[in-house]
Amino acid sequence: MHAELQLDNQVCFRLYTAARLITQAYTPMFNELGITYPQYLVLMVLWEKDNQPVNDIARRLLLETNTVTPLLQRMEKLGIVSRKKGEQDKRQQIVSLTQKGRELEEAAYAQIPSGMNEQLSACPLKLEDYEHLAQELDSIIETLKK
Amino acid sequence: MHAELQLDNQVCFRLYTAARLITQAYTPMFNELGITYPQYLVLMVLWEKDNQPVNDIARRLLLETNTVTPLLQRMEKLGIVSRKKGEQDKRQQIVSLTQKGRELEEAAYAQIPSGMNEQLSACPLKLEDYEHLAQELDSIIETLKK
DNA sequence: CTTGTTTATATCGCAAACGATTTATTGTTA
DNA sequence: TAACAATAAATCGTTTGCGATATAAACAAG
Repeated sequence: MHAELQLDNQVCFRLYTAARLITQAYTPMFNELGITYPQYLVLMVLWEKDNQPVNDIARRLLLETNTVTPLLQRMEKLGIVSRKKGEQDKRQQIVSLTQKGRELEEAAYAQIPSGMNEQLSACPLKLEDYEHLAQELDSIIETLKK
Repeated sequence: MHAELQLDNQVCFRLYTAARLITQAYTPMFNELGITYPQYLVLMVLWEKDNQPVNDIARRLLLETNTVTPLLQRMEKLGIVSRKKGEQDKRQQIVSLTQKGRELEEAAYAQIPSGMNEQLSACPLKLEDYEHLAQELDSIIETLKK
């Protein structure tokens, strides 16, 4: 019986579980908007700066293009983004928000942050704990990303 | 431009990313053992206590049986667990380690914890930071699990 | 006892993730 | 400029994760 191999001693398992439960907590809110959590992440990238090639979006989210491309294809089918071939570099696909995609920003602003706060209202963590958590996660992310 | 909707302000995105990068860091080690991270989680549950029904394993991992059942079917095909119908309760499937599944414990003990330490050796977090992180994640998990 | 309800798994379909490979375009260099 | 290397996306196959549903066994009432 190796203590290192026990679930309760694993930060990694907690990370894996917390991430899943957060996504689950988001899900009903995203259902109302007709999107998913990863689609929301793409939208946040585009709300910050519109008309980006697939690669830039993928890099921002630390995802591979083979994850992002199908994601964008589904989002295009939903009518929230459009894609057109790059003019300077014809290998690129430039992804842009549609009117519907832009409108989702206000709807998300009205629902998502407050909804998540509500879900976590029973959580004893304080603002400074979340900031601390964010810093620790950033250390791990910075270390592991290539 | 709503600050709440910016990626950099999202603890949730960090959680999602850190969990993914941790899994990626594990992957080459698990490849050598011929398993995956979720399969490793199941093994940890069984190493702790063998011969458990699907439900107990799922509850321990905070997963649904519709995730765990196919996982176990793949693990059975790999020859690391076996399943047999419960004797008292014939609805249950009792999951047991095979010889091969038991042997994986030593191999995992020799490779996984040290391998993960190595991957994270460049990470500035100290032992107490990881403990703190674990506590914060537990708060979130406790709040969000049903 | 039998009818209805809960419980334990399993099945199905879809969206992610991601390794591996492919295709088209651009860049480089001999 | 012709051949080769690097880059941007896309495609393919597999494993997860999960909502919804199905199936079988156990349980509870009437």
